[in-house]
Amino acid sequence: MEEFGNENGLTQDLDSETIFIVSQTFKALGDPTRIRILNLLFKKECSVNEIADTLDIRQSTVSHQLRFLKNLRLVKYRREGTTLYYSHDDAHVMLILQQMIDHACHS
Amino acid sequence: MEEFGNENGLTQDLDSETIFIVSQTFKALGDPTRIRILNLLFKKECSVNEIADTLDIRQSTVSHQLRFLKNLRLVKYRREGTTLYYSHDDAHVMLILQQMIDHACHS
DNA sequence: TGTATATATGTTAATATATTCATATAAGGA
DNA sequence: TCCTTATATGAATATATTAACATATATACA
Repeated sequence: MEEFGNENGLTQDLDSETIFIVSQTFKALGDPTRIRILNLLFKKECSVNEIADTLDIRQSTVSHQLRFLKNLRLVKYRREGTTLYYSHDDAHVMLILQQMIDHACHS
Repeated sequence: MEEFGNENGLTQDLDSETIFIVSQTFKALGDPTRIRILNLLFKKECSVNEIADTLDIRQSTVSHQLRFLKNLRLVKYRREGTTLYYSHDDAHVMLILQQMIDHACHS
């Protein structure tokens, strides 16, 4: 045991609330569109239309997905006039995303 | 930049194949049943029926989900008579799972 | 107040997913 | 070979998800 260390992690039984949060968060990362959005927001803060234009996704789709990510506190925004600038809001999850990307690139 | 380092990770544009692999892998982790199975397999190698009994999930459901995880090379098995013993097969993904569990426990 | 722009929301349709039941396969032993 | 046990598979159903369209809301400004 302890192959990966233990900080109340896999070596312990999981309560249903933890399982729910973990699966919800992974589900958020389990969609190509959301990965592209988060990858963009990793590089820089963006308005909704910037995201839509850059990634060639419809504005309403971007807005729906941003709401999804916002509910999980993975992104946040600030307002400037009528424009909302979104940025990532969970460094740990972004680190996990990067690890998985590295993992995919190396295998 | 470089807040999280860079090993061809988030600071670079992603090709569609990488996005696909990453999203597929996260999708595998984005389901409560699969998280419970992987969490169990982290602790020890298990037969299909052991998994089903321990987690109170039907045998066919476990088998379907194991096939899913097997296709992504997240689990493997060895045969002993009629019994198949499954175990995890991707230490890096297991590490990522544990990180997310820790993250959920601490927030 | 009216108009333009940026974003959010409601609804719908297509597709994907998860689980269940029933059954098939595969291995071992009598 | 027949029977038992362990696992896999196919089909069906219920549910979830995604993206699109149309429209609503909100802010700024003339």
